[in-house]
Amino acid sequence: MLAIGTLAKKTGTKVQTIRYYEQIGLMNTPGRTAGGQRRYEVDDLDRLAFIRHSRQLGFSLDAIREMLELADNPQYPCEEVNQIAARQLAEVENRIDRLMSLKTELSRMVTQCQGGHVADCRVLKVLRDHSECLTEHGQSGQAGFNIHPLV
Amino acid sequence: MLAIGTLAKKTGTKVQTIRYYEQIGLMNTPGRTAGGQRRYEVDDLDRLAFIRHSRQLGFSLDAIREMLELADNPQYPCEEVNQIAARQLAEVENRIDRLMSLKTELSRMVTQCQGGHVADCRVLKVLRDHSECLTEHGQSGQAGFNIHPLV
DNA sequence: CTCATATCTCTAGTGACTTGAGAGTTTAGC
DNA sequence: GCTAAACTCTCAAGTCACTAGAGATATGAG
Repeated sequence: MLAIGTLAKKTGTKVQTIRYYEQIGLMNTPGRTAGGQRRYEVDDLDRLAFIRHSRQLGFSLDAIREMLELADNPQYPCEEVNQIAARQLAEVENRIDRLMSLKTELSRMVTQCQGGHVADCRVLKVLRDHSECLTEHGQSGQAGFNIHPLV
Repeated sequence: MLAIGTLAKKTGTKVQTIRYYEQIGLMNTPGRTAGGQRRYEVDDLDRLAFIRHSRQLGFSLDAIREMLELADNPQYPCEEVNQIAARQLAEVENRIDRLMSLKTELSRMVTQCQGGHVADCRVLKVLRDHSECLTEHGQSGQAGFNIHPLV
């Protein structure tokens, strides 16, 4: 008997996102009030918590869908779920490595720029000229690694 | 006198991406051959290299646009560029922290799941039940941090 | 001149949502 | 019971940074 907003609050999800999950078949279609509003069971809360938590861990919706399917059929071997998690772990480690390199480089850039004009700004120099770069970005444009906007 | 494919190869960019950058006004509109093909100068190569390198460091296209504008006016103070980079650095650090938490949890999940069926798989339990989670994800759903798909 | 390769434009698709408009529903207080 | 605020509904479109594909045209080496 939970309204969508309650579900949203309890899981830190936006209402629209929950409807989106329903739309793409990740969440089951809930019951409705006479007036047409969604009303959820505690099971739905669990499922959404699972989804959100998995998302926070970096799983894609496809991976989550896969895991939910496995979870819905408890006779499946644990092995498969574990493989998904292991694959995920490797990716996380990879991503951490890359970010550490970026951090090194950005720190260096930021600390070296003390006042002055853009004309002789270290940040721009480093960005303009790859050779000033300490870290390697050899495999640029490779599949599987998306560049994510931060600023 | 560089064709778009050459530019693409030299910077590790896809041809379509270069045209996209032109379309959104990040790259200048290049000259054309009689037959209508784009021909670039070395300046364009530099600019593209700057863009790609910045992207690899995680700057958004908007931030890059901002920096390019500053760079085009060398009398501006360096301070602004530096602030962009500093902001970027903070984000990278934040992201690393989060990923480290994920790594901890995933490692724990993976090592604790040894065979058996999904019914008693730790991975699913941990993902379903936030309380089993060692790390904190209190500020879930917050703006400014996108969850990125890995699997 | 031929022909493989490169390039052209244009449209649509990706993932994981987010935003907004405009209308209807529920609920708390009186 | 009534009203007003808060919540919810559907549907469409927008976001970011590309990526993919179709079908037509251009270029350059031999």
